[in-house]
Amino acid sequence: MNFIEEGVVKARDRGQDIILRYPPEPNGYLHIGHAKAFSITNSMRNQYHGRANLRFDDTNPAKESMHYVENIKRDLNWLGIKYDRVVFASDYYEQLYTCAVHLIKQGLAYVDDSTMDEIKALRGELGVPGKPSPYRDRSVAENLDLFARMRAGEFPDGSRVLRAKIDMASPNMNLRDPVLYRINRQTHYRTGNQWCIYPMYDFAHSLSDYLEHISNSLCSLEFEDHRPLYNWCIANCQGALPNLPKFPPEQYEFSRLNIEQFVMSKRWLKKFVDEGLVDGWDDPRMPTVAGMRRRGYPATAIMDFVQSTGITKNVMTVPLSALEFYVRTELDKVATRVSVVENPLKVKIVNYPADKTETFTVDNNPHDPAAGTHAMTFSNEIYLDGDDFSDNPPPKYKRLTVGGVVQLRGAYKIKCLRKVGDTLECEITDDKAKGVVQYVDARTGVKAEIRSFAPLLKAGTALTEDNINRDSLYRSTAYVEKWLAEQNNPSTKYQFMRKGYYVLDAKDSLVFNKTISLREGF
RNA sequence: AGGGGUAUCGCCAAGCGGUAAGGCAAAUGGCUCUGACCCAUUCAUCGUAGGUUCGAAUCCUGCUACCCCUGCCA
Repeated sequence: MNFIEEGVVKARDRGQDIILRYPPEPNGYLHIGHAKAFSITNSMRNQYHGRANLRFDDTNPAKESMHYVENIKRDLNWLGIKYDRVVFASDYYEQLYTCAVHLIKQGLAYVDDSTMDEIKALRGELGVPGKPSPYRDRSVAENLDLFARMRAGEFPDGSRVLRAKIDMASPNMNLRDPVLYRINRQTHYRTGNQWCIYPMYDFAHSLSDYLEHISNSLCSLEFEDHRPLYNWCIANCQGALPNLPKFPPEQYEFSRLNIEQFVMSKRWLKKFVDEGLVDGWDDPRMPTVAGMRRRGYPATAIMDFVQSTGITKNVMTVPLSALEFYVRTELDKVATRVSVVENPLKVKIVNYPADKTETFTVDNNPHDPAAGTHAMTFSNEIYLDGDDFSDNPPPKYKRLTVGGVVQLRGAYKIKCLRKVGDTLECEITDDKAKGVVQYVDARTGVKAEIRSFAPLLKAGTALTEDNINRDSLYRSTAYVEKWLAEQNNPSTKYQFMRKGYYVLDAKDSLVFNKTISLREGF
């Protein structure tokens, strides 16, 4: 049992209902890091028969929109993350305002007329205590009046803020009179122009949890320093509103998921999108849930993966191979197999009649007979993939060499007699084959475009056109079975024989997105 | 007067005083009309220095390293 679960058990044993929450801000798409965080909450909800609210933390109208709300819901549903209610921080603006007034009346909050720079200057630095604002000791009456007028729109944006009166000398910067409300005339995607003051995260989040009777508030490590403020807001707003729960919510923090070569910062992902370096939030190179979906990663694979990573406070960076393991395992169960050659190498079968063709039947998925079969054409002219032949084979090479024998998948064994120019001359044989190789009939195979995806750059790398690998979303020509061309089901997963996994791009019926390779360099 | 966290195999991670689980990766071998899958085997004395104890990854002390915090973002 990990510390998160212990917290849930503790709440349960003290008689609380287990109520959790997923708190995305609708300012972008969900990425796999969110999937990990939310899966922890999801599994606690399921395991302890609790409830979970999907709460959009929408307190910064400049960045948020309904478009994001909808896509976050869609991704959550696709992943199978369950929630019982959909709520919005913006539903609580009135109650939050009441709580702020409650703090002012207790002398625990004040209106500050300082500029942003003045506030910053007085806040002090790490290891250096801050100094009180000249406005810190205003009377309750004056604060009440000023705050009401802030709400009424009497003051320009940024001219005043409401601050908590805590401790300007606290070693915890979050406690040096944090801003609770700012004036910001932005049209909110839900409340429109009804408000010109908006609550800050710490104030809104803690009290939203409290209002919703949240038992355990699970979040990531960077909020550890915020916990004292979280608790301060709740403790000082007891009695501010009716029907507040007996037990306050408790915040628990765990470490975030990092994956090698993945940028997991929403700010950067947004930058990629805004600057057109990627197609959009669902670009297959993006570590977003939508991008991975388009890339052909099954939802179950993503969930299995995030659950396989630990729930600890350790800084973690998981290798991409760990994610791929789950994708591969899942796709291996469900993927339809099909033959593809990416770099066609022409083969002539010298002892096969030029005017003859045959049709062979091949399983769509050897692990699943119910997946059916498909037909493959064979004639005296076929293509092999360039990687399946070597003039200079390394030790233990199992594919074709001059003089060697391989099994053509579903068809004959062939022996390579010689290489003439760019063409291999082979004959059908009964000799023992070294390995199995895929092929495509040269006359009926069809060309298709293949896209290869480059992983995103490593976190912390400077953003340039070069290192985002825009051009590595390259296209090459491949020959696939004609059968595949006849399929027009964008939702189907395909496994190209021994070349890796691919998924049909819904945008273009003959563009294939290479997702992962079964083996590096193969 | 800085504070808050974290340190167990290349990467995740169990372990909570009784003699280091498991997964990924890697390697070797077997099987195979996917070099896949599957099967078998191999792979750590626990950041460091001391201390307590019959016995410590687990307790104590001192070091060291790394992460987070100085938005009117969340």
